[in-house]
Amino acid sequence: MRQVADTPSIWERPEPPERRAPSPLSRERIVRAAVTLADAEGLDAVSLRKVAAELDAGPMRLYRYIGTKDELLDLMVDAVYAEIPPPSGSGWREVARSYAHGIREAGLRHEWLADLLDGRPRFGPAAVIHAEATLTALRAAGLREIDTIMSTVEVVSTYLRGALRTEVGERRAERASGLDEREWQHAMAPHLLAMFATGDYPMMSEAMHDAEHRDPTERFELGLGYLLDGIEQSLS
Amino acid sequence: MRQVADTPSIWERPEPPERRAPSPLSRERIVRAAVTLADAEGLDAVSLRKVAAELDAGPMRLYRYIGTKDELLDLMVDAVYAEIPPPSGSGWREVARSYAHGIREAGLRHEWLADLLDGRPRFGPAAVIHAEATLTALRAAGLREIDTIMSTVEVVSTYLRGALRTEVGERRAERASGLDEREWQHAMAPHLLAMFATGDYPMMSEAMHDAEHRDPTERFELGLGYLLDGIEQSLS
DNA sequence: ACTCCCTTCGATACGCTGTATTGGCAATAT
DNA sequence: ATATTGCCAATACAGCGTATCGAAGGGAGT
Repeated sequence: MRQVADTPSIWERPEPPERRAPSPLSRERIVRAAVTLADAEGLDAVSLRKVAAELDAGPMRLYRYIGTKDELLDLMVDAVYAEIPPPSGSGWREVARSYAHGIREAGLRHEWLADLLDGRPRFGPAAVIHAEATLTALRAAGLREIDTIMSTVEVVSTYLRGALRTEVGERRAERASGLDEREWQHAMAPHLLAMFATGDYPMMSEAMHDAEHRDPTERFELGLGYLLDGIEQSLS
Repeated sequence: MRQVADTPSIWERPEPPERRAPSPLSRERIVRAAVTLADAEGLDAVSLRKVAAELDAGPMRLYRYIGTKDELLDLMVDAVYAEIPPPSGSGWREVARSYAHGIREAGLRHEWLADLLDGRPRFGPAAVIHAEATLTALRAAGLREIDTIMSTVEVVSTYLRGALRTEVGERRAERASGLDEREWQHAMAPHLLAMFATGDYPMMSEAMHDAEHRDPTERFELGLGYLLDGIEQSLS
């Protein structure tokens, strides 16, 4: 009955003790440095070399604390989960909103998060604590059955992650071009106008000219509201 | 009234003509090779060197057809849009479902798509055609106002992209470990059981043991249903 | 107290990436 | 026939993750 994985995951492997005390390195310090770097310069800037340099160490030194770069990324995600307050609220809708907002805000604080949240749940310690708190709050707020609770979380989290990627993607594009969305549409104008001039795309034209321009938060809230309405309807 | 961007985007730049005929390279052939490679070995395997090698060319030769690797990725996305059938259906719900399914299936056929769909709409020719068809079909199916139509598309697409990432992420993890989800949970067992043994995570335990196991398509459908119900409710 | 060993660190190195640069060649224009 | 243009391949550079390895150092055994 072999259950132990061939290589134990980062969550199981204990942090190696410090022997001498020349420079007090630790997993936590490494992760903090990586997060800071990612916040400041983007995920692409997080290289083992740069993280190590930030800590006055050679790149290879990090390999005593992390097994691989991917593990470092996992640890970064868990570090963000540790920042997110447990969802709260009196009704289940409030709790679900609180859950969504907590993660969304973390994702806007750390724009690289959306790139690392690929769906499969992370079982880092902070993520587990956050998940437990979420489920508990939902039950306490009135959702009885575990299936209902799980469906709600899954669906909200799915929408959430999509929205986060949209939003972060827009921010990045804006920053890259120094233009906000309206300006960016104008920059695209030569190409788009040419298409629209053909008259082949009347709906796109109408959308671009007449559609209401909602800010990201409004859009997020709107979709989340639809989702919760749909779930509520399924409860009765 | 300067509207022309400093560097014209790939959509505007004409494909260079072939002069001599030593090896008939073209933007389309390059993109096809890249897509094939990405399908077979993942997006990380798409390097200009490998794509070029596939076409019996040196890496730098590609730069006559694409300005940068990112442009190649944009072209790949547009190539996928070209595969997606225009949404159809008699009611707007059907059309919305058709829209979602079309993109979802493309995303499952080309698992790298989810990584490139970051939110900001791509204005490649195929993407524009697909978008126009989507909006048109929704109006024809009964949604009158452009704002309603746009909100519906935005919200569904947001959910869709989140779901696609989840699903693709799971597939990748399974393939990487050779385990399906249930087995994977068992592989995680040492770590998870240790956590659960503390009794600190009763909800997580319950979820893992008692919650219904839905397959990805069911889950997708469930969430999409909630969303459409919520939208429908807002129409009245 | 001395020696041995085992751990850990830094340096080096490999194979890979995207792409800037450069030099030569071949086809076209005069 | 000559001048010019434009393209392609080769080379080069800076960066990446990480495998390997020699040296150094502290802890343990005698």
